[in-house]
Amino acid sequence: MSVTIEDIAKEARVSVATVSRVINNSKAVSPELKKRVNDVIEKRNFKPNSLARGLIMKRTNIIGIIVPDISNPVFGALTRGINSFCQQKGYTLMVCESGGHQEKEVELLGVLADKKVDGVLFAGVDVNSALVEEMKSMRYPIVLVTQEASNGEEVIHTVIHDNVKALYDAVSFLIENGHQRIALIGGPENDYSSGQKRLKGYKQALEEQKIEVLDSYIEHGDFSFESGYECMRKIYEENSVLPTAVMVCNDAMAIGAIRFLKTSKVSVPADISIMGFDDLEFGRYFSPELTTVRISYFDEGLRAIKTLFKLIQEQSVPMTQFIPHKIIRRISVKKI
Amino acid sequence: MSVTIEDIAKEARVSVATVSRVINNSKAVSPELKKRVNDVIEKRNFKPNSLARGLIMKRTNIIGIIVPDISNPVFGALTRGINSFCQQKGYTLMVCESGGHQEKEVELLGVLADKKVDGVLFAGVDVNSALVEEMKSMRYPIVLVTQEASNGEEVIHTVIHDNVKALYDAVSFLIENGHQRIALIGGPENDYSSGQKRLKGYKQALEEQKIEVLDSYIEHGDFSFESGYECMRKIYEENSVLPTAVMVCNDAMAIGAIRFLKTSKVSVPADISIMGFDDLEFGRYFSPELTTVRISYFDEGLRAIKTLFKLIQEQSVPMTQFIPHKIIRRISVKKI
DNA sequence: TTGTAAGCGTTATCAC
DNA sequence: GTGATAACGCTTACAA
Repeated sequence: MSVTIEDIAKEARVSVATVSRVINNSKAVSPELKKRVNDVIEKRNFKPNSLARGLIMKRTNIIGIIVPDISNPVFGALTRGINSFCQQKGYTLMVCESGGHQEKEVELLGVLADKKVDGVLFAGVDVNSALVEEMKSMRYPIVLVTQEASNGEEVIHTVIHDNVKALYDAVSFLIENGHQRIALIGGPENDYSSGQKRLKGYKQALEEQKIEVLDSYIEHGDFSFESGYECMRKIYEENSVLPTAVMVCNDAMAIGAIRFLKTSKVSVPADISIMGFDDLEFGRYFSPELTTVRISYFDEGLRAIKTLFKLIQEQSVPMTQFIPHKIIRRISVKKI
Repeated sequence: MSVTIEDIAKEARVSVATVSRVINNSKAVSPELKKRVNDVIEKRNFKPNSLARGLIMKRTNIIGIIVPDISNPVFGALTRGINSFCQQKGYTLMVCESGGHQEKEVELLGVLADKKVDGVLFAGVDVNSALVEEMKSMRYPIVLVTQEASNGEEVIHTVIHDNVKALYDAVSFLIENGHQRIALIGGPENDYSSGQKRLKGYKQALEEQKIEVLDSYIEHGDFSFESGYECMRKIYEENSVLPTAVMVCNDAMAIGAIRFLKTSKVSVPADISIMGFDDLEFGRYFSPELTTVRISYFDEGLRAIKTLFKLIQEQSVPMTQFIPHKIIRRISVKKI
């Protein structure tokens, strides 16, 4: 078996309480004993059992995170941001994947409760009332990241980029560049923050400029390359008057859309401009280089975990925090 | 506080032992009591404390994984494969990032020991003797995935794709397509499996066909887009006779290399063919569509976690297992 | 300052 | 079949 605090106590000829005090610096211990204990600890390479410790302290130094899919670069970057802070603070990260299914999300919330995590970061698709209730019933703090609750109530702390504003800015940018016929390839309709909110920003920008919003210019994909291709095809085939620009709600779909246009001998950006969202690394190496909206998911994760730590320490934090976005001008959008 | 086994016992008017038996199905309990206990458990929504359980059972149902960078799609896919199996088996995954630094890797091995994980999956860069020793000293089973130990000893179980053979096959494919002047953009020289082994496969294929291996045709990148660009630039500038094909050791660098060639008005594949490695999704949407070597990292992760489970259950498994690779023919390689 | 002993919430070993 | 009770390895009153 592993070496225990008792072994250390015996070998250092002190009580287990003293060893514990030395480990935790919890109470004064005479320098002499302290050294004796530390020497033995070093020598035997003793590490306190974190289960026993967690059992009594009700703190495990484990943070849970729930994401739809860890192989998605967006959630990868998010997780990396989170992990960077956790490691520095001596915490470890338990990663759970929900596939974006609400049932699974609820289940995972329970799994993490079982594991006695100190807090949870939650990235989902649609945080509706049922899910919010579920979250409120958990006895660990939760921070929503990447999306807000869809019931309009601000009861769970949230770190997010402003999707409405981001799309508004992006579409306004297209308008400033002379575009009037602007189509949208958006996210799933049931995706509150990345679907509905972005759609809202798109409409806002158009309406503000008195540009008509055309249903035939709006398609909903699922953020995959394939769906970008498919949505672009529909817009292309179902409109006799083509848009001069397409706002695509993530880079992967933007690449898919461009792929379709290339196949159809439509030149980007000469004939149609394409704007993406996220600013994944490959967009810079794509041809044409992708104009996009940069979201730093690393920073978003970082802010979220910092917020969670404050919550764990029972400090007060604003209910909602926004991460800035930035228009990245490259080649795929042309001024007309 | 949370409801405990004792609360359940009281409410069901039985002993804690009986409740425990019901929970674990460990010993026969009369149907009558069983029902009474289960009803109370249901009603109070009781979940046994996994820390207390872990403390006594010496099993936590937690698996650790150490990867260089979780935002790298390769490790993302790997992790997803692992997680898919873990979830199904009621295990959770603790994800640690090493940045590929050996010191950090050793530290994380210790962190996971602290957390009493039941086993660890390790994806690193150079698993040398020191690291192997460290691993052997851990009291949980470890499976190397994505790379083998670099000291030649097969003492840690390993799940990997055959890098030598994969490169051999890829370069042979180029040769079959008429290429003789084949350059290589490889991985870091200190990366045993993905660097040295792939280089070896490249050389083997050339030598077998009596094609001279030219130093000026070999560059080492770090698997990033940028380094692919940079390596391609060097090859382009430092050779008066250009290669007709470049074997690039991952897709990201391949895209970077193509980017450089485009910038230099060299057409791919008309002037130079480019072959990638990994088969990340975007390669299919890139233009020209990327010819590459497909590795299913999802499957690799899956096989690795299955192996680890066998080890945990003390079943015997082969020391090294190979995951198949496959040449994916697309546009970026031309027959000449 | 130090030690003794009572938990923390389980499982497992005994008796009955 | 069922129930006390002793672990598991630690922290923390409470005493000394």
